[in-house]
Amino acid sequence: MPSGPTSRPATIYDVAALAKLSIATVSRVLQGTGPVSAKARARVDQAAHELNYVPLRAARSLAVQRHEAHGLVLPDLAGPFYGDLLMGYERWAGEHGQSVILTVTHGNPDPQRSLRDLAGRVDGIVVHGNALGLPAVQDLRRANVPIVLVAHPPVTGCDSVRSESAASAEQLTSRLLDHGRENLLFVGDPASSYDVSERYAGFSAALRAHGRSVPEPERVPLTEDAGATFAKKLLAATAVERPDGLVCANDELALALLRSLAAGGIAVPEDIVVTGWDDVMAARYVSPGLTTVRQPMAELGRLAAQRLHERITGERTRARNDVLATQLVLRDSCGTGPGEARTAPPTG
Amino acid sequence: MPSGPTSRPATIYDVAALAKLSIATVSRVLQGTGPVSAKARARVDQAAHELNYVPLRAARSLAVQRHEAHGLVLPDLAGPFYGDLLMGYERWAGEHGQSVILTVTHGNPDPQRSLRDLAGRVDGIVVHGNALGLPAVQDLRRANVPIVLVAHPPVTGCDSVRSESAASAEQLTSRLLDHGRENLLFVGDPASSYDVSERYAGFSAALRAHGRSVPEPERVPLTEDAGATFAKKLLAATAVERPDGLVCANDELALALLRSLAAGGIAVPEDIVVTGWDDVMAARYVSPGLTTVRQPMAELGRLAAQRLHERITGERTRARNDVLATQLVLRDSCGTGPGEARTAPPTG
DNA sequence: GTCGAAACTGTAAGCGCTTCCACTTTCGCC
DNA sequence: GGCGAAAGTGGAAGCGCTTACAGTTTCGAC
Repeated sequence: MPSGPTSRPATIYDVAALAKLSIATVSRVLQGTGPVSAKARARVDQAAHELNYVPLRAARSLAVQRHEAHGLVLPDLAGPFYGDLLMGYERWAGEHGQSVILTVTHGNPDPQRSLRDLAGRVDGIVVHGNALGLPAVQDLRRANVPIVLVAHPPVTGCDSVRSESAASAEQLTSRLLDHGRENLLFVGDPASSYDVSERYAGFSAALRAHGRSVPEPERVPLTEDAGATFAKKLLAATAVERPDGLVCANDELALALLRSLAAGGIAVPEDIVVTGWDDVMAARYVSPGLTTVRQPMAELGRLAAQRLHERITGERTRARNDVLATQLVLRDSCGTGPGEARTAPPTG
Repeated sequence: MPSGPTSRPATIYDVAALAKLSIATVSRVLQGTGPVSAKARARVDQAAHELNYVPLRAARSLAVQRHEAHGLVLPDLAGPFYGDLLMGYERWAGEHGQSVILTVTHGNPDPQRSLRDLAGRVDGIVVHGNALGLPAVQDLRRANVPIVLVAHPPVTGCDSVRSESAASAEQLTSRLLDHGRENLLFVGDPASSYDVSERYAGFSAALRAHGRSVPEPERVPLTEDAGATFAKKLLAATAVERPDGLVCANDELALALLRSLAAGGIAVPEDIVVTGWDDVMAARYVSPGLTTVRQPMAELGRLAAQRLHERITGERTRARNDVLATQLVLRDSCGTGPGEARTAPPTG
């Protein structure tokens, strides 16, 4: 008779009793370890099914000293990037029998506490650079928690995975300069994340390589609102003061600018060229199409999971810093005609 | 002296020894339960910090018979919806001290196994309708696992949360009919999810209410590719055969159609009106703007988390079926002028 | 049949934490 | 100063599982 709704859930003892075997044998059957007779196997399976037995993972974790779970700390889940990252991560984890426990820091009332709790539940943690400060990361390292950093500046002795930013930004900027743009501006606050600072670095490098002076970045948040606000400012300026090209830190910013400028009577790409970053879906539906840079987010997640697992199992002890190639997606908003180009992956 | 890199992580015994107190007192300090002297508290805090002590969650879970974790089963993470849902969920969970363990079924090599493993790690599970078949859900219920269904047809005795679909679809369709459209078509396979079937039901209801016959839905997947393919088919047909309005099951489909039709020389909304569902970012950047229906995804996640928690704690035993209101977002693609309207929330 | 090895099964000792209970100390008040 | 209550502390059991070890069968070969 199946356990009624009020009875406590079945334990391995209940299964053993019903199968008239010891809990040791039940465990061996369920885990597929050790030698078991076919008869015993059948009886256990039958009993387990009959009792709707669900092994309590905490007990196993305690006994085997392993959680078989990864922690993933993200700043946010807005936009498609983190979703894709998570997707790639979860996929890898699922294929390798690891659970994924997610923690989002943005808006979290007590990230410290959440993090410690997380650390006690998993075998290792992947941290996105925008999610946690360095102190929190060092704290974890001190507690000997295996860690992999994503989109985070390199930390000595710590694994990291990120996508290439500076070279792509430089290539993109050079292209604009080569096509006659004279007065470029970087839109987005480099302080908002490591990736953005790298993009600004690439932007700067291109300008310097062309013998230009490097303007200060327009330090605004990476949001549509900020883009619209900044567009107003541009529209209020005279044509002479206005830049003739905007390299934006992400697509939200670029899309909002694109639209607001057009609404204000400024032609894109004729008067001003605009580029973004991330290649969100809207980038290919807006017109003119938004030139942007695509990051392999799912692959980033996948790789992070793999690196963490290597670290947890101890099959690798030397730290690795992987850098994945991005892809420049040329569309009409940059005025240099459509086409595509791959950036060379730096030697990791 | 802090534990070296090779030593096993500190346990509560190590902390107790260092603080010269019993593990009972250490536990009380750490959990903030029971009376403890200020002196003891200080010594424990000091020792814990010195040893970088991270409590092993599995041991606590075993002792208190609670995981303080929720399982979340999603079909996928593509598109912004699931990300938003997850966001809302995680937020609520974080605020209430619950961890979130994520499982994605699409592409999972062994969903059954993943699900059972998940069930052993959490206090309850939220399942998205597209993620799991009814048998799997019933399996969990039999094992007495608290469950909340999201975007799933009602199951007796089971909590559920979804957003309203039929009424919005009916309202949207009526509007098109009222503005003179004669030959509407529903694009997207109702079998692909409960929500889509509800949208088709609303579409059908509107047609019947206007005394029209209800055409079979165009049973295609809810993807951009499918939209583009179907557009080709429409372009190949004569103007007479062609519908003059397309109610699409989601925005991807609608956007791809919008663009492909325009490229093929068919004017939207003049020749054909097009509507989507979800209000993705691209819907407001494409031109003409895409008329669509917005679902409160974050709120859906939040509410699901809350309902599950109520179930877990036992503060509610009667099943609830919540239905959240959606919002019709009128843009130019439907040819009836911009504006907005809220659908009335059905009585839950 | 007998014997040794191999196959199978059971006993029991933990894993690290919480918490009941009993015990000691402190304290307010008569 | 003595007394009862309250505050603080520690001992030890137990949460449900894995697994080392020992014990029991089974079985093939002599």
